[in-house]
Amino acid sequence: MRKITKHSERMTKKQEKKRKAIIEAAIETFAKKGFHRAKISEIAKQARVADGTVYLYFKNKDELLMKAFEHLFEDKLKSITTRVNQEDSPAARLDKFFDLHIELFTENPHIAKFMAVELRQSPEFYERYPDYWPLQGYLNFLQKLCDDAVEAGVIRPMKTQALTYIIFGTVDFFLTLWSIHRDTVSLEDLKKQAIDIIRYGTRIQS
Amino acid sequence: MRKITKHSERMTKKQEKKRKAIIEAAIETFAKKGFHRAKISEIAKQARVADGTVYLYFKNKDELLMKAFEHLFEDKLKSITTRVNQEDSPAARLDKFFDLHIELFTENPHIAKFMAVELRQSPEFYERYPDYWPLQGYLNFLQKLCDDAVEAGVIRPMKTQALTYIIFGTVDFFLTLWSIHRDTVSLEDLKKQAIDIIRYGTRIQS
DNA sequence: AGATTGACTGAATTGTAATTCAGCTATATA
DNA sequence: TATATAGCTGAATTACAATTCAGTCAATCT
Repeated sequence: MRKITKHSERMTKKQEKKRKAIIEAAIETFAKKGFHRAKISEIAKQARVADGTVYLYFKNKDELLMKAFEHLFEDKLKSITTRVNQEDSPAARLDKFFDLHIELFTENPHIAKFMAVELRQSPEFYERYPDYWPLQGYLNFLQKLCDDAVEAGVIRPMKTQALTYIIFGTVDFFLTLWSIHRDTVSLEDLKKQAIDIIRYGTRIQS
Repeated sequence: MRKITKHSERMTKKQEKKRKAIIEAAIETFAKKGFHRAKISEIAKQARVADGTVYLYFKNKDELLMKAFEHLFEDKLKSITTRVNQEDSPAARLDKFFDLHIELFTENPHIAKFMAVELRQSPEFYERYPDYWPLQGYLNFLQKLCDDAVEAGVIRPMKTQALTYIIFGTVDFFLTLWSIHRDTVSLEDLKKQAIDIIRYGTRIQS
């Protein structure tokens, strides 16, 4: 397969833009159709490139999916971590995390769908790409927030891994339901309840 | 398409058995490969029937997936509800629910994988089959448990919908991680922590 | 301007697997 | 036992879509 940028080794602005267009078209299309029903031709069309061009930028469809996740986490979710870190107390950071995480998905429904659906690939997929688990960094960040909160005495001592999974799992399930049954679920409402329960469940004084 | 049991309108024992064999082969194969990579021919082989036979029992692959979920919920998860209802206090019923739900998946890893991965179909899939949401009955049951617990004064008054989603979402995320990274997650451990946090978070006295 | 080279195009190729269906088999019926 | 029927089979058909690649285009160099 021919590669782009054989000489320069660095992509031009134009190419970066094209690559990004393909990835963003991919996220939208995967979100709408699901990985397997999404056609490369459809992604290419949406990105305004030829089918073949996709293969100049990505080895195959699998890689496109993985790079799309990578892009998401670098581009969008990293900004969450930045903004969370601006809060000055551990408790405020945890709250902020909830807010921003849900805000991101509320404002970009197709990203929510993409995450909810495409994170779950078959066990075989994960076997084929053992290093592929795009959530790890994000979960680590969340767990760090929890650890800090314990350290600071804001929440009672506990194994924070479970708490991390409760928080992420809860939000993930909300978003899954919401992306399937948009109308019958009020995210804002649920969020309040969930924060409340988790806050009660983790605070020092019983 | 020809239909079976044109006259009798009721399946024979033999046919019921064959239908069940196909569904169970489907669950295992979907769990291992994921819906789209699972081949009908593979399912047929595992069920010891011819490829064409699958189509005498199910309209197409989509329907096979949906009926497989239906079967799961009727056959397995119904037994959970029965056993949960044997407990005599609302609090005990909630605890029992956790236990049995996780036990089911620990003892049948392929069911866990199937649930974790195949529940998430693309939005388009859910649009095509608007009545398909196999979890509903199960979520209703769980919410009923929560409502009873509130009613009985075991947990503090709250909108139980959020609690339901927290519980289910948490367990679902545990199982997802566990089915992907079997080794690095101890379900038993996580379960204890999660129950603890949720119990703290919902109890009357603060 | 002409030549060279890297990038792009999209029709053709290729591979895969869902679905069909013409015939076969087992069972029931007369 | 012969005949009819329901159910089953699996090779052939069909549909689909990932990937390739021969040809075109556009930018850069001489």
